[in-house]
Amino acid sequence: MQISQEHHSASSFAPSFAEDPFNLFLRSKAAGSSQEEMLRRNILALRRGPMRYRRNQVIACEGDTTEYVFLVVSGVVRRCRTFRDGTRGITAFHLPGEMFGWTYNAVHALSVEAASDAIVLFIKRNALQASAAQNTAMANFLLAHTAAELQSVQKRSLLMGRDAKFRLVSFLTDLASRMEGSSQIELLMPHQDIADYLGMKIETLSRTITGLERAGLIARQSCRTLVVNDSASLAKMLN
Amino acid sequence: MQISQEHHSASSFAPSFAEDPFNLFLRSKAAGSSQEEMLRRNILALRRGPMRYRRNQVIACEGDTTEYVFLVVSGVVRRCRTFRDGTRGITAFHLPGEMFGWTYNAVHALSVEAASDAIVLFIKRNALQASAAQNTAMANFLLAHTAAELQSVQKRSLLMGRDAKFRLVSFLTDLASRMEGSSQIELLMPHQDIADYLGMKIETLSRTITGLERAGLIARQSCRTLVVNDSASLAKMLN
DNA sequence: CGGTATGTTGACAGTGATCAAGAAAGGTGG
DNA sequence: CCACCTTTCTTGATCACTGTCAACATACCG
Repeated sequence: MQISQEHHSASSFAPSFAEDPFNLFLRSKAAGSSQEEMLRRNILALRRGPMRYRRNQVIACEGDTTEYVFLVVSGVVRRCRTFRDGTRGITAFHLPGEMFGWTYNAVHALSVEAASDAIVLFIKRNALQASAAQNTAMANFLLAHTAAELQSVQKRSLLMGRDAKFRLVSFLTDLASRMEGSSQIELLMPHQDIADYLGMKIETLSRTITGLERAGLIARQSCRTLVVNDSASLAKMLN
Repeated sequence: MQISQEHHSASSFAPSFAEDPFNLFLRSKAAGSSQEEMLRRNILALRRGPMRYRRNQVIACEGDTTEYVFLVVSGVVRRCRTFRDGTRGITAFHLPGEMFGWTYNAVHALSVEAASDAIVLFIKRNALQASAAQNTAMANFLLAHTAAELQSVQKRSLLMGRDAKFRLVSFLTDLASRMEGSSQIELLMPHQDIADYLGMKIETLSRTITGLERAGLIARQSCRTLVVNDSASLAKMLN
């Protein structure tokens, strides 16, 4: 893991700070009890950072010791693995307010990288673990969090067996729901990242988007901004 | 969920009972501390069953309330979901000694079915949850268990992006390691289940096996028993 | 000993990958 | 602000892998 404070000119970078990391994390995951809020404060008390990263910078490398758990403040973070043949797989994108990287393994199985310019908080894993060992509420908080992540990965592993159109629609609706968006979907990461996440090539991704557009389900406002025209039909495709 | 004690003639069914569920669960997951053993005993104290199921019987249905967590005593259990178009996806196979189904959701997202004749124990979810709320050790035990499952599903979701040969080899080596087998791999479930798990058609599965056989990497002893001839080459294919 | 369920193989079709070219977007320096 | 360059995205033509349809083989069961 490399923690190196870097300075950027960062014109499009500054707005990120408008959001207070505390509030972001406290707010995330739908309100919750006051006890849960206390736990989130406990977790944030253990933080290091925030650290800034530019797109494509490595936050933690596959094989690094698992010293920290991560909390996204702004931007998008990807978890990925590159195979010998050069193929890359992305298992997840993490948005602001999301915590990830909890494990009992000594080393990371996946790299953690900035998919866009991003700001990330670090939380000492063994501090969390020590807290969980003493504090039942903290252990249960982590348990609930891990169970939720497990469920979303299970859902994803089912998706990966299906065709390109299905996978794309699923990705778009998921992204839209996580970003509380209107009918407008901002793709915050390059097509290459989305393609690697969905297990297809960027050409196929592009063509599949074009297909949905021709079918009148979505429209391209720009290549990074899509507009949903027929959310009912999209939803119906998913099951 | 249907818990109906059924009677079978069960000639090939009897041997399952040779294994004591207590010992199976206690033994599983690599020894562990004496405290961990105590936790496992606590969990087993909450059990219902054992229940017997014949191949393809439904143990819990997608949409059922999540009253129970499951523990496989003998046989193989699959977790799956069938889509509107008739396609079926299998997210996991569970072998004897494995516990699964922990969640905070009110209903199961996946069906649980017997992939072979199987014996399963049931554990009241809210009893476990109550125990975890009071007992830090129990909460941490469940946390560790869930984190391990998360990791294996993440690994799987990376696999699904790759080609049929890669997925098959990965499945075979994984199965071999989980069954502490020699070079002989027993496929305990029908090809259809394996194909659905790997996101391919049974014809493709069959052809891919034949491909590995022609390459001299494995041999077919019977259609349910494979022998690994060149484990080094197989391992090398995986990365 | 038939009958059903399961597994194997072949021929062909379709989806998505590959190779290649061009278009659009973003960043930099003049 | 524009020209230029690089990166990212789109589209077309072709190819490979996997799916589909069909026939046959094998195992399992009563």
